[in-house]
Amino acid sequence: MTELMEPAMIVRRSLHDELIDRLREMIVTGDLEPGTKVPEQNLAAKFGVSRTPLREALKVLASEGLITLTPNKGATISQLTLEDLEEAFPVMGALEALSGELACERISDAAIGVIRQLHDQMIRHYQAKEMPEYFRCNQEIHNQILAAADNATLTSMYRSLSGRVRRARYVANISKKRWEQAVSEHEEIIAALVARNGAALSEVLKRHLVNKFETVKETIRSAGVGNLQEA
Amino acid sequence: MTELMEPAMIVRRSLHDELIDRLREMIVTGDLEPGTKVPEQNLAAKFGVSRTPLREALKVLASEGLITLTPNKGATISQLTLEDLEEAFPVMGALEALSGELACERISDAAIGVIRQLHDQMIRHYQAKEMPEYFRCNQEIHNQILAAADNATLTSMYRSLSGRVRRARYVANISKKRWEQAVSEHEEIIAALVARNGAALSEVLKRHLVNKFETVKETIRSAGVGNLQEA
DNA sequence: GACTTTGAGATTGTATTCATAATTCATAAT
DNA sequence: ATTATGAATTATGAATACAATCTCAAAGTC
Repeated sequence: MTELMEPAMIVRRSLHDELIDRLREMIVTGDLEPGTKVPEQNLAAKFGVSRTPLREALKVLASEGLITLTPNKGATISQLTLEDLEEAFPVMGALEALSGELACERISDAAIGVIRQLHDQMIRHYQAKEMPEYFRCNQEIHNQILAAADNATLTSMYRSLSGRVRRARYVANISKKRWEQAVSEHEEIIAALVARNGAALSEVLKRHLVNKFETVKETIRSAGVGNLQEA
Repeated sequence: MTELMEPAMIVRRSLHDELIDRLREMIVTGDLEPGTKVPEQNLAAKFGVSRTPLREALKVLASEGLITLTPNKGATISQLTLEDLEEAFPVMGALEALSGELACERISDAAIGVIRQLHDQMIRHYQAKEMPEYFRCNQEIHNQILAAADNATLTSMYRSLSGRVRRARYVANISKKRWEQAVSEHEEIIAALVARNGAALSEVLKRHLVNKFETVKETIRSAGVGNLQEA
């Protein structure tokens, strides 16, 4: 009897699910700018769907804080105020610290190896002054640590915050000095991870984030990033 | 010229908002038991609304993790597994620790006074062995600390987790010994708060939660609480 | 008798329609 | 000229209608 080739499962996501992801992506990447109104008909037409699934998606995004829903007046992309950032960062810090502790308890040698490779690669990008690639590695390292913590609740909460905050785009101009500091912090991160020293990793991750936040605030103050609205 | 009395703003909540709150309450309090299916028509009829706003509410609750939506198969009240609990508690711990630190930085003398009163009241309920009243005060103290931390992001994340976890009902039988321990921890909490010692408060809150969690797990193991499903 | 198959009924997913509130813009009044 | 008013338009909120999918039992097959 000939073996049937396993046909690729047809995955048909529901429209509202698809819409949630697409809209979230558009908001986080800045395709949809904060403050802009989101007329339902308009958007529904753009996506080629009816208003019903779109509205369902908007409700979810509103509960995530990415969209602001005003009764009878519709949806707008949430403004990210400086206060929002100042609120979000300590929470992110706490979560990241936790992820460090949990990761040290659970991470496998193989996973550490992967992170080390990413780290080395990141360092090379640093030396070559390749910012975007550097940031990609950077992001991926933090993702790997989060993954090693192996806690879905933690991951989803961190992701949610991270998504909200990422809308503040500050990456363009990072000072040379700050970059050095960040790299040095990353050396500490690797060291703590290899030593499986949860307390140390937790501490340095938190410090890393605080410094990052300082940079963001500085950038915002000087550049007056459009995405941000002074509170 | 006579001063016009400020007329109360007319607030008309949308149905989906109302439904979100009502359903969340029903789930958290256990009115809707985990695992039960939630046929849309049925539920919509019960609330006297159409399926449209109900579906919007279900999507939001699903994103909060209280409901599980399976494509084309509908909604069920999420099961809370032991693993879910084990995941949620460290995250709650981290958030609670943060709330302690922030609270110590910001709390006013007046707010400390309120908490102290609640604490004293709680102790009286403890001595009178009035469990429900004790728990109410207990809950309120933690709420007040959270409020003092004055961080909306933190509050909403904590509330979300707390809501999920609260579905594990374990309060019925708490051991005398554990109750003593909890009260003693609460004495420490008050002391740290009065001293505005963030590190100490943070530490004791975390420990408090760990112990609470141990009790929950113990209860579950012995009683096999219906709400919980062994993973 | 056990296992598919199939189709009616029920349920969910999406579109459309209707109702109601908000906005706009022209007009009138000060 | 500026503000206030109100009808027309537009957008949102909710209900209904239709389409796609699933469930489950009855019939059929081996």
